[in-house]
Amino acid sequence: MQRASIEHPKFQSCFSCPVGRAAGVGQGGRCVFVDRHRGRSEYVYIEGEAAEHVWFVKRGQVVLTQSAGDTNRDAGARAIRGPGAFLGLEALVRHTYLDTARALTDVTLCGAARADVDAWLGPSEAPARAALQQVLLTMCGDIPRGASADGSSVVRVARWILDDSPTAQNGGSVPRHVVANLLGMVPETLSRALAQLARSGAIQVTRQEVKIRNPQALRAAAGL
Amino acid sequence: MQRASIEHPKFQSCFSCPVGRAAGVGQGGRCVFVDRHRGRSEYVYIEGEAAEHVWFVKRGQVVLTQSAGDTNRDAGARAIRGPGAFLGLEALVRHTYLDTARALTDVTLCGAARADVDAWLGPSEAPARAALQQVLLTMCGDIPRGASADGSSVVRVARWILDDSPTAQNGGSVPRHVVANLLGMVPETLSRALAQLARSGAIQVTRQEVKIRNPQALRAAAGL
DNA sequence: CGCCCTGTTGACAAAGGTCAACTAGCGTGG
DNA sequence: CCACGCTAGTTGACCTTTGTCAACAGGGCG
Repeated sequence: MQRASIEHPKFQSCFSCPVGRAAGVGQGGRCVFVDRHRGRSEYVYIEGEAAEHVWFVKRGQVVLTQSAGDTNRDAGARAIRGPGAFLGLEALVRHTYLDTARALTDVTLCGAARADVDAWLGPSEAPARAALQQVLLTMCGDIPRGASADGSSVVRVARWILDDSPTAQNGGSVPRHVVANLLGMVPETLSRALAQLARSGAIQVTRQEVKIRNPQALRAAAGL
Repeated sequence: MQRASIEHPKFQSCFSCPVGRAAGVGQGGRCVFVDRHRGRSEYVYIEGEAAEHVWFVKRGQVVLTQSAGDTNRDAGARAIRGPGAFLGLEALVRHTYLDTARALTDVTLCGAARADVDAWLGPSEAPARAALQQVLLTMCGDIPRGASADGSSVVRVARWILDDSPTAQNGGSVPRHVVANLLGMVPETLSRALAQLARSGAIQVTRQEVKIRNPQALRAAAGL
């Protein structure tokens, strides 16, 4: 919206690019990232694909989407990334991409293979590295939950039970109204959704715990 | 839900804690983080407060909420953080906390002042540091948008116009159906919301651009 | 033992999604 | 250069889903 009046940073040269500078370009360093272009509405990477590359946006806009099983091409848009942002950093902590990145305009990207980025970032025991790792892990953990913003209440609830029970994220007792909030609904709705899943036999529910009865059915209810 | 069956990591000692190890505890290093405790439902920090400390969770669960003007104590729960996660990292890139952190159980946290964390992380030109910085900035940019998952469609739209126009996030032309998706609504609803804001005189809208007419009214419509 | 807090259930209202028809703007090809 | 057709966006009618309000019930704690 609103035709651009503000000039965006563009990082056309590695000398002005933060990544280039951090790599020491100009002081004999060489940047592991190399320029690539993508035309409007071309894909940078696709959700679920092996995460082999990390990208840095120099120019243009990229939209991040999560299908969540949806067929609609841009259902589940999650964020827009412009110049200066990294894309696909999840490559550093997992093996597949969490979302799909598609060019919204013509874009200039800098890409690098996971191993090269890894080397560029320096020793993995370094504090900054450890912190980065931790932040990325947290981010990856949050994103699926964010995705659950779409879909009906039962779908969201089913999905939540499914990916929360393995990680046992909640040390046993996250109060139900907090859960409801986390899922973007009101406690009453959570209660109803649980009741419905229970009626279908997928789960068994009491006031203080939820037990999975029929994982198959639960997955089906989650639309997976 | 589901009484804990899986044992959570606890990082009781600095020797086993990733942060402690990255600080070189055991090899003569000293960790800048120091232990603190919080009882169930005590606050760690509050949204909007000066961001002076960064925390690391060693034991227990913390819930992150964003009021978004809401008075309800746990409306707008955003995420749950368990052992191994950092809290309040936004201190590294901004001056106030973006959300409120409240203990969900009794927790053990390690806290450190911003400056100490900064020193601990090492030279700011280091690649890992630059990447961390970038990721944090991106995160901080995304969070407000995520918050907008709550509220009526006009509120969300008003909020979006408001915080998107300064950053001019969209280089001029993010297609409207993408925006709609980003805001978690269907294009028709975005259209209606825009129409309503236009009717109230807050904005002026054509098929390809949105102009702010009356910032005052727009802010009011956004509930700010 | 009784109170209080948290969660459950029901009835109702309202917000938003769906489907369908229509229009503006833009690109393409004659 | 104009006309056609396509895509994105808009508007209306309708219906489903979810939030709201209120009454109620199970469990834990004093």
